[in-house]
Amino acid sequence: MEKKVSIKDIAKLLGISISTVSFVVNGKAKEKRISEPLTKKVLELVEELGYKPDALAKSFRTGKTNIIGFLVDDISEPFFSGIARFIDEKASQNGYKIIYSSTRNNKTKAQELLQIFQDRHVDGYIIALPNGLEDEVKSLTMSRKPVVLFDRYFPDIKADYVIINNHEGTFNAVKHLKDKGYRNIGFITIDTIEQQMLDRLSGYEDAIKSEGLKSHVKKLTYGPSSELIQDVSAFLKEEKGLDAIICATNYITMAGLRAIQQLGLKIPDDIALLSFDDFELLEFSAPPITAVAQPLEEIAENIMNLLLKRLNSSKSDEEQFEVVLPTVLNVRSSTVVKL
Amino acid sequence: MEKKVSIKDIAKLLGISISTVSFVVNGKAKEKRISEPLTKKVLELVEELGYKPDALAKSFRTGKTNIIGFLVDDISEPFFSGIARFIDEKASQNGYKIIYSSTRNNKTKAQELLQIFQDRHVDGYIIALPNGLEDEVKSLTMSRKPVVLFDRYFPDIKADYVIINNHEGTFNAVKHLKDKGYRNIGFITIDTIEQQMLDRLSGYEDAIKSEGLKSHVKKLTYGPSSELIQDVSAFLKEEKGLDAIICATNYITMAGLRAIQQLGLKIPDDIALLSFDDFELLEFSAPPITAVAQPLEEIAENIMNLLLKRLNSSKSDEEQFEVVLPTVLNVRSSTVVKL
DNA sequence: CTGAAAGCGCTTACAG
DNA sequence: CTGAAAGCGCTTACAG
Repeated sequence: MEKKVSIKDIAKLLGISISTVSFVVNGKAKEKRISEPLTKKVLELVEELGYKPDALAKSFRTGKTNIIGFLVDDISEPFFSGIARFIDEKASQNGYKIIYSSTRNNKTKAQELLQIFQDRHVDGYIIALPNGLEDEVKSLTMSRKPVVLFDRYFPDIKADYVIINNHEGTFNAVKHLKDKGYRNIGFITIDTIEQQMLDRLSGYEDAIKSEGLKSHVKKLTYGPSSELIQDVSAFLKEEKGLDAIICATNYITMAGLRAIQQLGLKIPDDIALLSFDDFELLEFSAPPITAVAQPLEEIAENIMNLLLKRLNSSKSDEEQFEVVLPTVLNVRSSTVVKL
Repeated sequence: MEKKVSIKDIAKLLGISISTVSFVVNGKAKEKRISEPLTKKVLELVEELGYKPDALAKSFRTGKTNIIGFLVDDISEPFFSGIARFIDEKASQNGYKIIYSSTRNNKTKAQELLQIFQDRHVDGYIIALPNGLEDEVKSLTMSRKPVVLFDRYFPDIKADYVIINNHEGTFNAVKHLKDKGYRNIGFITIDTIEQQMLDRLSGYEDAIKSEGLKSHVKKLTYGPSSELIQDVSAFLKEEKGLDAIICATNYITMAGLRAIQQLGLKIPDDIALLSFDDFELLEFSAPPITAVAQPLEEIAENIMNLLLKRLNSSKSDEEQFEVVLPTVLNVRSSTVVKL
């Protein structure tokens, strides 16, 4: 291990000042009107010695860490880890790295984690707003660090958002089922005020209305999966006439699958099943389950593009960006033609 | 936003030197023999003004970033994202943060990523050794930064390891199947020299021998899943007598499920299925699939404990630690009694 | 028991 | 066109 070469070494070897080296290395040779030959000499020596500016010193001096904080409920959830992967790729390409944390539905912990990000001088934040953290995130958006929110929409917080078109997602799901011959389409969601869930519900109801069908909605109370399964079972038994159901989130789909299994029903012969949110299990299920998919890579790309734009613009733009991405309906055998 | 208070502010307000403040803040008051009353005064003012040492300045000065680099094939794989979650929790508790990257099976990229970690002065590394990166990681272990490897074992690299007992995992799987009445147990693996796969194979073969059964091994060539499915199909057709198969990795299990489905076989009546590596899908499959599970939290915990031990011991211990954790067999209906 | 000072490796206004 | 110097906020040997 040779010792790390510093800007001083370069300057000394060439008999010039460190300012000059710094300018050249940072590509400001032209701007600072350093002569061509000197610039070249510096660059050659830099190359030869493999000099790299020390990231720590630079961060300390400039206050920029090139680190972005990524805060979600649980990094091990497929949706979030998928986003994490793409975000890292895009960030790495642009010289940034991601530090992440999972709030695990714990408000105090979430506050601490946000504080840690601040203490570490992250340059920006990517957050799927955790429950109860509205105030903290709101005040964060007031600070000078860019914040991009995704997944959850919260009208009170003015910030950059990347979300999907939930309304359209369920709307199209209903239309798909209608096209395939289903007439009694149920919708199972969770009793909540989260905006994305409300949008999914209204997408369902608008489609039901415009297709001239009858609405069958079940709002579950969030709880352990055994209870969810029971509640779905009860709903299916009550509403005998249903020939299709749409489950509004991945865990409701899980409960739905279990309930259908327990009741001894066949998909899609007895009942069709459609999931909001797509994940590997659905593709390998027997039969494979039709799902409304969120475009992970596009979401990640849009998040990073927004963030990079903010990071690179000195003046804090007042304009607020909201990117709404379309969902994709992955049609599989759980919703084949019913005739 | 008030301006950040620095160590200077504290010192000036109290009319003392910054050295004294620094010592007190870093808990060296006793050691440096600062008087009780002064120590108390300092701590009170620190509390009152909410002074926190600037992490950046500290890192710059000490060379310690309290950041750990986490390098895996793909952070969005359930196994790795699960580890990522637990590692972050443990790390955060100890004042460390994780930056991660996915190598995505790309050697050049992996080298770059390792370089980025170095440039950013991470304090330590957690790595699931990517293919072809043996030399780089080897030389990394020679450096003074602690490195903990996990998941993959590579005998040539002397480092701290946290791995699971693969041999025992398949050994017990075979015994379980024998107990349940299966006699013609096949093993489907991949043709590779990766140590963990070899261990799984030898675990199978040792158990087959000790149980007095006949060995049926298929080594697939790694390729797109459609090919894997075909090859598994072919194997099942060839070996008509099989009443159970063990799939050596999660993606082979996927291929196995598909192949069994395509051949119109019933689990477990026609054939029992057992997966090495457990994941959500298996639990929700119809029927649920028995699996050898890797204890995620324990793995993460052991990784962090090893790393923290290294980080806190000044002298670089020559001793090398290898933690081998037992697997857990999650018995489900895919391997019920055959009578 | 406490303080004055060097220095970590950079960037950047200022001077010439 | 180039250099001397301040300073970012800390830690830590050294001095008294």
